[in-house]
Amino acid sequence: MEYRYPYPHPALTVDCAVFGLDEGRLKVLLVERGEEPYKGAWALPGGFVRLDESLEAAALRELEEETGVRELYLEQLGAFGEPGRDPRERVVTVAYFAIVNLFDHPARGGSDASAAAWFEADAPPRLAFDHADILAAALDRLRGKLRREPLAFEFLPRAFTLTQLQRFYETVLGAPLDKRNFRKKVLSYGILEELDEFEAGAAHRAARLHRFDRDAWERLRASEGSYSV
Amino acid sequence: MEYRYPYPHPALTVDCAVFGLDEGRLKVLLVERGEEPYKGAWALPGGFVRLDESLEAAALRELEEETGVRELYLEQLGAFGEPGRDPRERVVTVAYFAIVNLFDHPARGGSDASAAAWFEADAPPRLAFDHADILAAALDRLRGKLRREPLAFEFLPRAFTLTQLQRFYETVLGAPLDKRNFRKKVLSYGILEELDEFEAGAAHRAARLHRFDRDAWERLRASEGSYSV
DNA sequence: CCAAAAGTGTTAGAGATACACCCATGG
DNA sequence: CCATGGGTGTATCTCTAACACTTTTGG
Repeated sequence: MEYRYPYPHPALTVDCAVFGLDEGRLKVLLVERGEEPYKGAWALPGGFVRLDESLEAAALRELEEETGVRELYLEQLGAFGEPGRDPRERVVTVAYFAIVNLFDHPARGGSDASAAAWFEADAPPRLAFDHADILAAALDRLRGKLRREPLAFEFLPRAFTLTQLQRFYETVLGAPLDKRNFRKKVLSYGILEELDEFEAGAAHRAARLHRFDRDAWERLRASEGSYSV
Repeated sequence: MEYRYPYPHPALTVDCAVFGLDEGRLKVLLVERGEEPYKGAWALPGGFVRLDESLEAAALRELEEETGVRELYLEQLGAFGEPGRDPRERVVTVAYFAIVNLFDHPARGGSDASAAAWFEADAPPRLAFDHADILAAALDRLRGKLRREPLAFEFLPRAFTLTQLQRFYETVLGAPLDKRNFRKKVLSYGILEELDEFEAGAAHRAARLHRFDRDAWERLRASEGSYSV
């Protein structure tokens, strides 16, 4: 491919809003920029797209390079391309929205040389470029999807208690839920498998552990079933 | 702005899936390509983004240039950027999803020199590039949003009968609706204004006309109210 | 035995669904 | 007067929301 269309070619990046649950709080993963512009500022992890890789592949590559994160839920959020969002030249970014499971893949502050850290998703530091807008859009999307799709299980350990699940929804959606109604509803979908294992080391009655049954969810969604918290 | 980041710069386009209601059918607006690649094939209207205009402005400009369409509902669908989606060079496109009101702005087959035409949204001709994928994604989005947001009024004339509204939903969602329940529900939101005008020239009892009250909808949505068909 | 969280059912109300007939108009 | 679509109400059912006490365990 040598041909180039006779039109301006902007730079193209991907940026990822990566969410995780840490100490019961919703966190977002940020990196400290090592280069101008915005050197030293916190930003969403991301970088330039190579010509031979898909947008999603670029997002995964950048995430692994900058933060060591490998297995995650990833979905495109949209393109952000206001002229002037980068002071140097026109840069259009394709934003992704991601979830890492910090139980399976414990947080590491960063990898390689770059500094990466987890921040409260609702109270991030001042961000480079228009990343505050992107983060806000990602949070909106996250909250919207959580209500209607079983994304919560991307955040939780493979085996979890119903109380853990409830706390998660309460934290992220910011509203208390009724314990009995919550359990009734969430069990009614038949997408949770009751394990014969119990919470360990609690100073009170041990709670039964459950596992998300992805096949059951696929069957449910295939039969037009819905999920809603 | 002279600086260019030392990374590859792909070409950037916008493409629009423009929907409209014509003769009671959901249609999509396509243009015939006058240039290679895919010369002569049908494609979503779109084109290259200028360096000094926003993505949305580019979408609006291309729509007006290619099809004469000016007033419309426009929302970003997402970026499509598989390597190889354009045979000549790497081209990333930002897809938009749009609705034109063909009652207010009657269909014109095209403007200027380019040939534009409306096709059945569910049975489009073979499309250039990956435009079939984009159209499919846009249709999914349209059907999803129609159920939960009052987008139907973007398609209908300013003053419409409840039967027209019901037919629209039935056509687009592909399922019959109960007349009494439909009316009860749609009126219950309080976002329709009953006019003192009636359908003209029908060979039967004339139906009362209604108008979408956007302010009432804004108030409803501000108070956490929902809309669902 | 005390503190802490787990676990469990019932009732009332709201919203969704199913369903059939008379009315007004134009031709 | 007839054909065509306009317009209306009720009964049932399902889903949601409110609500409090007993059980288990570890310390």
